[in-house]
Amino acid sequence: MCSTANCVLPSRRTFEALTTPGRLCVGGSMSTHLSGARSHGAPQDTEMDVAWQELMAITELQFDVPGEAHETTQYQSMESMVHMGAYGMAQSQYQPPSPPACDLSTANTYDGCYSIEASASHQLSGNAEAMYTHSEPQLNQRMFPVSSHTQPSLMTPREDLNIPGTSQHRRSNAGLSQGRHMLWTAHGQSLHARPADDLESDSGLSLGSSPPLASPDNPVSGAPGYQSVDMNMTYSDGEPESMTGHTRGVQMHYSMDYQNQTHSYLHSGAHPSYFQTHTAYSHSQPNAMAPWSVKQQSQPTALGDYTDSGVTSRWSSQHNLYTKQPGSTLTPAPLSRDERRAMALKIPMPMDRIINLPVDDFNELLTQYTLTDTQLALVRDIRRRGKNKVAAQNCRKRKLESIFHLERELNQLQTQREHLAQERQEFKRSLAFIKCRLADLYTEVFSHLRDEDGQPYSVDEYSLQQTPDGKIYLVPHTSMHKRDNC
DNA sequence: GTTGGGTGTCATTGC
DNA sequence: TCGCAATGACACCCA
Repeated sequence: MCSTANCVLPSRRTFEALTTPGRLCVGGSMSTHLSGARSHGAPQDTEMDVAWQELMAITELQFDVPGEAHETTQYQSMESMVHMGAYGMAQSQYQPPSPPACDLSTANTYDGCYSIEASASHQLSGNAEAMYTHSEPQLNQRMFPVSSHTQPSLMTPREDLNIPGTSQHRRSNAGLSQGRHMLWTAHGQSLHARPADDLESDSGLSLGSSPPLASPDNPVSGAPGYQSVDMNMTYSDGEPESMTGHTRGVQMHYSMDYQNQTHSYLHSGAHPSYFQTHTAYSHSQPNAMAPWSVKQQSQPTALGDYTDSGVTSRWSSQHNLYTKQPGSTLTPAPLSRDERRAMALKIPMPMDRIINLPVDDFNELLTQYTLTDTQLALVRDIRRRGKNKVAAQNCRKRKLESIFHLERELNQLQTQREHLAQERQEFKRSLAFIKCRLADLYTEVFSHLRDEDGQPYSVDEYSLQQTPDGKIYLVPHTSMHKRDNC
């Protein structure tokens, strides 16, 4: 036992901890440490407006597709969720005692080395990016029945579209597809049947941007041949049924580029001569690349399921250009409203070029034809709508991707939260054990301390404090309180 | 008949 | 000023 007289100091007592249990030397240095509704633009002339709407209301130019059936396949190919295994709390060397019994036998295993390595590997952004395998629903390629057999177009192309000229060449460079070909029989028969209602429900009017178009009753601007569009059919709002029977027997020829196009209806470089039997499977150059086009290349298109590798899921169940009827082969989807408008006004140029050509090429294309104001307005509307259609598709796709990413991030955060909660519980258990262990050590130390009278110090009256220099002091609680109060 | 998803279209905005 | 992409809103169709 330490014999130093000043074992107990009035306010603070320095002692030297003995390395040997039971011997504390007060006053020396301690060698053992305890711690370690929309509004449409400008007002229109009423009469013109009516005429325009009449033309635009070709929605009623409907063809029946009896028994039309659709295959439904939803938006495809979300990437599988990223494994969360990368995240996790690195388990410490310390094994959390169960339960913190604070007995010395268990404490021996503690060995003063308590290290928990909290994982910082919160990999919110997984390695694998969600990749959509669908490709961009591009514009379809479809031909218009501007056949010269039955009714030569009043518009004379100044230059053959197929001539490898500047426009055509630049179009190719622009990556415009000339993929899907909807061909017409040499007899100019109708292309395909159409469901009772139109594909698009909106009127499609662009009253604010387009001059009034001709209507059957009001052939303004010399819109030619509204009632006598080729294909041996007369477009009449009042006779949609007349088309039904007629179109059922129509022989259709298709050449398709299923990969690239979805909604353009005229083949690039369409020309009357092109309305010949043409069934070659076209693998055209990729379409003009949109910002998302990298993914779009492999995206199932609204055209249908066909890819080089075979049948894939459909992009849409509703607006397929090909629909499968029970017990029958694929049936071409109905024409869009713009297609029918273009047919009605005998727009002589392919829709995909109308929509996809660069501005300069588009303007050059327009110069190649003598178009009426009505036709010009329609062409520009077709271009605007076609581009906006693609933009809307991209926009929706991005929205879905955003939702998908947010959901994935939410899942990751929830997983992370669970890990952190588990980690917290382990820390709490460890802390309880450490406290218990400290209490044991405290008791043990105090059991060896004696004052000058040989009496043990009370744990309730004294506490041990260590200074930064490693010295251990026995401090009475009263002085501690005074110091704390100071 | 209702509902939700898909789609086309228009208007608007910003680049 | 023009062209265009992006997007909200709306209407419509369909399962």
